[in-house]
Amino acid sequence: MSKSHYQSPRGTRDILPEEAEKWRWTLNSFAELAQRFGYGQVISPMFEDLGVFLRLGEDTEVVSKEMFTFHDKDPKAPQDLALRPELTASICRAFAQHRPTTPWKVWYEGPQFRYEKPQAGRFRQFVQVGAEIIGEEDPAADIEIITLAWRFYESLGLEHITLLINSLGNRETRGTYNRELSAYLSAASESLSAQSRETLAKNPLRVLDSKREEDLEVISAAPTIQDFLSPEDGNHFESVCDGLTSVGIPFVISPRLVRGLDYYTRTTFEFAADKLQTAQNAVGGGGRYDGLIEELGGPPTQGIGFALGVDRILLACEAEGLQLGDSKPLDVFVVDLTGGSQATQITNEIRAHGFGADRSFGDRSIKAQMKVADRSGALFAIIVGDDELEKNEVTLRDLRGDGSQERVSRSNLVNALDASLKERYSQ
RNA sequence: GUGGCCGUAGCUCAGCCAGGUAGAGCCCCUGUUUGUGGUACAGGUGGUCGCGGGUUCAAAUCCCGUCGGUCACCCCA
Repeated sequence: MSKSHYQSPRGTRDILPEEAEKWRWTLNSFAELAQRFGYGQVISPMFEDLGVFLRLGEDTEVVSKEMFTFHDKDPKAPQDLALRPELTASICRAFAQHRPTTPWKVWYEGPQFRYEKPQAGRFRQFVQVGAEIIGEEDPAADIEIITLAWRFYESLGLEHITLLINSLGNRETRGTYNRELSAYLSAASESLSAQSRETLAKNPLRVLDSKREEDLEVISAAPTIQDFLSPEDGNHFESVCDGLTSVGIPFVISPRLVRGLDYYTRTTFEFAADKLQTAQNAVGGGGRYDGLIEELGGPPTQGIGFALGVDRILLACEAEGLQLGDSKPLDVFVVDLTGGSQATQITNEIRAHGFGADRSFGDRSIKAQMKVADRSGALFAIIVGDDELEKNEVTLRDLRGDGSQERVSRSNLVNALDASLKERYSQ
């Protein structure tokens, strides 16, 4: 432990092959699903002008405390840079920059970075997949976005996800509600925790997120934003709820769901993994945003989207006992007792025919090589010793069944291997 | 940023309270089996006990500091 001088930076980790297999499968699943829903991929930079993210709201913690920022090497550069802490802002920046026709339906995947203290389900580099519909006000867009996220969880086999949904109204209702809530909480501040009193001064909405025991009573009696919605916003929300019901997606209306990013308006939602026994059990979230694109230099444009945390989703899958991935075992492992050049040629030949093949390196005993062959998970071993070489043959041995083996002529190797594999997979 | 718990072999951990030659299981390597893995048995490799300082004849063990990990608050995916 002391010998390995370096380790991955705090809050980051190496995903090793066994785990990476699950990642690859999961990310592919999302990509295929999103494409089937008619979304196209956007690959945006991992860092942006700092200003892009400042538009998210200077008093959100993600912006004020958790960004990795750095200077451009060019002293004349007008802006500092920041690793992206989320992707909606980048997508909106891209929209404002390229002005594609609307509705613009896009999906993305990739790492994001937040300077936080790590804990279960929280990392400094974490991966999200997400989707956005930009330039569409129709509640059907809200419904489709939520459906896409829901079908993704389903496709992984997750069964214990709760969809929480709320409407934050427009900017005006949000402002009105904010004042009302603030007044209510101030009046009751005697019974609030010290931390909540601090939060109250900065952002009353977020007091509703408190998990502290002493706050629960005050919070549960607080006015809810539902009572302040304009008729239009109320109708929009109702349409979204009705639509979700019509496509069979269960949800829980959660009047106190406010979420951390300030840009949300109207529909907001969150997905909680019920089997995740950690503090961080939100595996996804999203909502509508007004004004964000305008802030970034685009025309006034509506948008709705979500981001799902892949790190946490995989934790949730583990908590539900799901086996992810569909990797096939290696077809064959070549054991060469004649020095290694036969293994080089044979693997080259059968790989060229599309089979999966591996071999060992170094001049090792048959016993050692067979051991490696077994560990590789390969279905068959091809053994070449002096005897085979002399007769221009190889030995083809079944590693997963009864260990039977046969002599095969070198020229017929590919056919024999093909036949043996077909037989094995037909069982 | 605040707090709890934990740092001993590649991995999982015992030993620490009552200081006295650094251990187990798994993994890996070798042999039993001179051309055969997966089972069994036998043997072997591998550790400045996170790091620095202090106490002591003697520190993995006691004390102080520090770094790292982990979990929780906060916040969020």
